[in-house]
Amino acid sequence: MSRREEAKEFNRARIRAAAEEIIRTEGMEKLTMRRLAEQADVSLRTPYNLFGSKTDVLISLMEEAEFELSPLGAGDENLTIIEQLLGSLDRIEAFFESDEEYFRGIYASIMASDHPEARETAVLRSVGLACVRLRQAAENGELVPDTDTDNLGKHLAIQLLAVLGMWGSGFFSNRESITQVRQSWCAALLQHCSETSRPLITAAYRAAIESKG
Amino acid sequence: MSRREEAKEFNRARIRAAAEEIIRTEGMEKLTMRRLAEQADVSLRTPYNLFGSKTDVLISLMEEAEFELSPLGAGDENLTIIEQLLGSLDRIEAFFESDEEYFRGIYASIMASDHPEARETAVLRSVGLACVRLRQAAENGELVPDTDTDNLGKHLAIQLLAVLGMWGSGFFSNRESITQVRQSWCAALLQHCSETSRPLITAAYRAAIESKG
DNA sequence: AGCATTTTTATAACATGTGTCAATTTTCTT
DNA sequence: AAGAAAATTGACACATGTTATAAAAATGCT
Repeated sequence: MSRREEAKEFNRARIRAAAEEIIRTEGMEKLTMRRLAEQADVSLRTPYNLFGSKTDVLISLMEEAEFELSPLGAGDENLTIIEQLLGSLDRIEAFFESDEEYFRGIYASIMASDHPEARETAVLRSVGLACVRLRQAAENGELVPDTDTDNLGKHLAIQLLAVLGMWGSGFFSNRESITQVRQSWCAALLQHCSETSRPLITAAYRAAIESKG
Repeated sequence: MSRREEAKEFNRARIRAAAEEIIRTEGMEKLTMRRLAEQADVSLRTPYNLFGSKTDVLISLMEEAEFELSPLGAGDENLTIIEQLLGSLDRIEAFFESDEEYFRGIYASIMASDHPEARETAVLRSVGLACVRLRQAAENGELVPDTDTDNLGKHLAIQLLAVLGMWGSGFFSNRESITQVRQSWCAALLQHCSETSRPLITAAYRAAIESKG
């Protein structure tokens, strides 16, 4: 990395750190570009040069925290794909739980911005991940053979992102959001699962419903 | 209505009409409060006096168009409750379809605004409507007796609003959004329906999936 | 070292939603 | 008709995201 790129990366890091500091100590409302520039000790223009927009700064904060819905992609290999998928919701919940106010503020701000690319890339990425997982599940015999895995994957991903959108707007708690997703995922999967995986999903569905009371 | 109230109502109507005119002819981006005041031939302050905020003007436009998710509440009485519920999605779709660009712009703008009350009242209203309908369905024997209708109603309403939120952000077409909702509604209902209503819902689910191709 | 290129800075500006405040117009009450 | 109350207006102000412009600084290249 050239010295120029190094300096830019250093400044980017400084700006991210400043943004996080402001959000944590003063709250999201206080994160203005002028305040951010001051805290990061750069000029007002620099965040625009290095990120593009305020929304891009926030997206960068999310990425730094390694939140890319990547939990959808990984899991304990001893479990079935469907178990891993349902388990990924726990990981997403834990991620948000680890720092609820912070992430909710950022997420809400990104989603409310008029930069639709942000939402669009999130949708595409998670749809892609979900489709891959479902194809694997189908190959594993966890789904009925004629399942349209692309459709189902898309459906599941959309359920997730749609509910997360509402989570961001503050209407639901972490747990309640994830429970909603779990309920809809189970219901959808139950339409396409093979008999071997049905008991597991049924149990998860029941658990989701009961955890609401 | 006193003359004072009459005048206010007249001005409100004028402002709504001006807003609609601007949105239709110049697009949502051009709808600024200054432009609106000019078009309505009132002062910049008046829309604030009469509506409260820009978001409130937009909400008023939606209400004027009689979009309050009220389709959830009504339906052909010759049909079962579940048929009516599924049919209400057609009406919502038709409503948006009737003037897609116009309503999408307004909806997106309302949802993206930092007036969370807007989203909150929408959620509460539709949750309430859905719960009422499901209670009726349960009484009708369309659902299994031990169904938690409040939970299921809330779930359905959230599915609808969450997907509509994504619709507003432009990612889906009208049809695709409603199809997503239909798919998740059917899947959820199939977990709780009685045997008499099952064939109908199964058919609706199949239709939803196939209409995606 | 010296010149060219890229970045950052400083300062100002712009558009927008929203608020203030006094003056003015309209409506209500009597 | 006259005074009181309410609504509208106009001019201005403020905070914010964003952009423009030119000067200054840092870096790359020879």
